[in-house]
Amino acid sequence: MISLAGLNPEQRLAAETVHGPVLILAGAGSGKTRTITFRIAHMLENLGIPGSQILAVSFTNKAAQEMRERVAHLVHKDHRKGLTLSTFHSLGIKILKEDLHHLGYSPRFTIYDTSDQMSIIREALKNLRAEKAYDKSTIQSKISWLKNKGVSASEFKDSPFFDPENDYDQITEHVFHFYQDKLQFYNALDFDDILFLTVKLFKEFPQVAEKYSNRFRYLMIDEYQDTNGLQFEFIKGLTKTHKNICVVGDDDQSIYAFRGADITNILEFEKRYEKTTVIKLEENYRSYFPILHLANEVIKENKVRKPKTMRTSQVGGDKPMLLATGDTEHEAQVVIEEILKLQKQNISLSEMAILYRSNTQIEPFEDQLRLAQIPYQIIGGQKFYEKKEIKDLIAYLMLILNPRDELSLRRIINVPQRGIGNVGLGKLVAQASSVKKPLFNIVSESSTHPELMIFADLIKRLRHRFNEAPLSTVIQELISEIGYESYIEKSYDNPKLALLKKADLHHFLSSAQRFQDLFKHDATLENFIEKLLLADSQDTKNDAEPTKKHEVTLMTLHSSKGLEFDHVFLVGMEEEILPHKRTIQDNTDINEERRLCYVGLTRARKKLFMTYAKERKIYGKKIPRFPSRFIIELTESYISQDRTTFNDLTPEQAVEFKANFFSDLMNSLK
DNA sequence: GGTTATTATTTTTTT
DNA sequence: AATAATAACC
Repeated sequence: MISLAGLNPEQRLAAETVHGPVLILAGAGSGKTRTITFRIAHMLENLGIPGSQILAVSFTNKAAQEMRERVAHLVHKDHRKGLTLSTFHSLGIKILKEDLHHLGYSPRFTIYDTSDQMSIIREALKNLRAEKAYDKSTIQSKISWLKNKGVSASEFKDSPFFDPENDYDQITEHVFHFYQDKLQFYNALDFDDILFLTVKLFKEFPQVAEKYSNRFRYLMIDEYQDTNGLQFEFIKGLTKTHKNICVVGDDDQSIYAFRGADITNILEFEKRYEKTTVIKLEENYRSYFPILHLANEVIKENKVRKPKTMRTSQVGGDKPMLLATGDTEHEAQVVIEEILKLQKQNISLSEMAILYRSNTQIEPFEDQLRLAQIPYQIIGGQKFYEKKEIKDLIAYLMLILNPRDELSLRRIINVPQRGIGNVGLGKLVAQASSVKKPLFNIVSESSTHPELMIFADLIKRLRHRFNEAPLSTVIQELISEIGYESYIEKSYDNPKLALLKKADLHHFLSSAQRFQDLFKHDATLENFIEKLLLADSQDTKNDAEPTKKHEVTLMTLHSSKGLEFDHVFLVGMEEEILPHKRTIQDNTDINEERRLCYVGLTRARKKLFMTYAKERKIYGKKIPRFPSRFIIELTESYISQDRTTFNDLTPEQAVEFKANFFSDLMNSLK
């Protein structure tokens, strides 16, 4: 028996209301994850609902993993068997692998990322002789946007989103068709297709939707404010045969509109599902009062929101600080001073985070942390698999899995060199398309080119090897058979760089090793690649190294959603950073920036520092900067300090004094 | 036609 | 500041 006595009355109601639609409006720090975890535990242990009937969808893999661990803590192993905790994308893939054949794809599909999308669009534009005149990424985002609105290539022209007067719409129409045909021919999906095709499958084959709806009798969707129209259709399919759907979200934390998140999903939920039980969690268990107070003041200014005020019982605590600093280097130094001070009070680095609006702000912080020899960990940024060498290897692996994956084949056909240049490849591609056969067939039959036959044989041979031997063993075989290490040595004049690249290969290998240790007989090549491609910003860059403790965490405000830290540094609290320049210029919804600010502020439990630089180098020019409009008027809610001045010193002298103080402080720690 | 000098342009957030 | 695009040059 699981006791729900540890929950407050609202949380408890949320955990106990298991049947019918439930909307939980859970403010920041209101014990949302705890509530969901207990709700699942209650269903499993107290109501005897089998785990296989319960599905909880969260926003990131990390969140799903955390929930898994917390449920494991509460519920006996036998009782949580078959429980599905997943993200939309990995759930979509699971469904597609089982049922995509209905739509004429093979289940061995490849997933293409944005750079793959770009190269198909480039090709399409080339064919239309319009390469120069149009911007690839504009077209890419339009296609993505359309898919997230549920519009296919053939529907675009007759949709309300098509403007015949608009050149871009005209060209996008052509490219969209070309792009989608290619993807289907390559047996490949892009990120949006994962959701788009699942929804299409549900609509065209209602029995498939019913199958899953019957399988998952109890649904829970976390971070519901960040779902888009397509995801709503997805949910609709899953609730075809019942209405046991519980969504959890906070309209104040909606920060993914740029990616198609549709706030009406949460605002209209009660209209779409009749007899919804609405539960509000307004008690904040995370932050000390002064932090929450500032956050409330900031978000209050948003006019379009469900009005609410978070309460806290965490009395005491210091007012947040706003620190004015000189340039960006000085901003980083000031943050590190504070980190060192906290460290002297025996506070662990793992309880500190530096949050920023955009990845471009990282550099000075990274430099200064290195200088001060403070261990740190950057979440997000360039993903591990996006590195050139790793992408090459993955291309080999994807080709091994899916011989129709032409993009991967073209990427690696001459890597390492096999004496086939652009011209030779072009001939093969032309030949393939004239006989309407996959390129790989042409390559493996091209008796004129012995090296290509050897290559094709290798691919075929390794395909079998992956069924016989462990993942990392075969990947190692692949690397040595193609001579990839010596290829790297040849490609980089700089031996240090070559060494670094080779280290990446070893990271890749040990990450495969770790994967197979973790998943045992489920550690198939297919699952491994899927995991790599669906890695999200909260996944650590390479999971070969388990997350170390005692590191400062650096990440964007977007990545920080759902996390919390005792001590938070919200840096770059400036106009044109937060709110971002682009949002001001484009006159788009500035409220989303304000919500982003709110998310950042509410990550802090005990202490909150905000910093801004008075001067920032932009495109090589020094530009004067001003504090963010979001906090400028709220002077009662925080303490302002100008760190560029000190006692009677001039700002210049003060900067020098600070520099000395900083180095003294560091010396004293040695 | 291919190399070099000059000038324009750039950075949002991500599954 | 760094890089891509364009112009000027041989």
